Amino acid sequence: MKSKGKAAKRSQQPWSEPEPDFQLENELGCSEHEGSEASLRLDRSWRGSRRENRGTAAGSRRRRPHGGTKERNVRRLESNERERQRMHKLNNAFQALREVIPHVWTEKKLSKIETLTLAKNYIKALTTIILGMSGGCLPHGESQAQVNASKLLQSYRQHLEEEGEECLSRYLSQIHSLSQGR
DNA sequence: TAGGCCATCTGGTCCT
DNA sequence: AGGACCAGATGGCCTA
Repeated sequence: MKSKGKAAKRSQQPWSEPEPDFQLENELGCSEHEGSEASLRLDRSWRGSRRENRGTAAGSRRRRPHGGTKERNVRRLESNERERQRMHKLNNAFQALREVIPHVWTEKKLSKIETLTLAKNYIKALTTIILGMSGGCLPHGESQAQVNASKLLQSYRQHLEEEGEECLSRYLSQIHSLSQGR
C-alpha cells in the first residue's frame, strides 16, 4: 500500500498531547488557526448543509464525553484503521467491477468515476438487450453469441450517442470485434 | 503550474 | 456503546 505523507503527519499531530485550552477552543468552534485557509473553509461550510438538515442540534458541535487523552487517542487510531479497511474493501469492489465491464485495456487503469459510468452504460445496454429478447425471436443462421454481440454493439452505440461521451467510443471497437466473432 | 485523482484523517450521524 | 457510514479537508502524485 502506498503510504501517503499526509497520513503519516496527521496520525501524529492532532493527538500529541493537545493542550487543554486548545482542545476546548476547538470544541467551541474558534480555532487557533483563525484566518487560515482551513479555518475559513470550515467556517463557511462546517458540514452545515448536510448536518443541519438532519434535525439535530442545527450545526452546533456537540461536545462528546470523552475519557483521557490517551484513551481518546487509541479510539481514534482504531477508528482510522477501520476506516482504512473499509476504503480498501471499497477499492477492491471497484477493482472487481473494472474487471467485469468491457473496455479497452490500457496501461492506465480506469478511474473510479470512469468505472461507474461504464458500468452504468453496460447495465443499460444489457437491460436493453434483455428487454428486446423477451419480445423477439432469433433470426435463422446466426449463433446466439453473434446475435447477442450485435445487439450489444447496437445498444452500446445508442447509449454512447445519448451520453455524448467521447471517451467511451473506443469501446465500440472492442464490442465490434466481439460481434465479428473474434 | 494547474487540475484531476487518490488515500487518509476526522468528526458527526446512523444503525445494530 | 461501538462500529459503519458519510462527506469535508488536506496533501501527495501524476500528467497535460
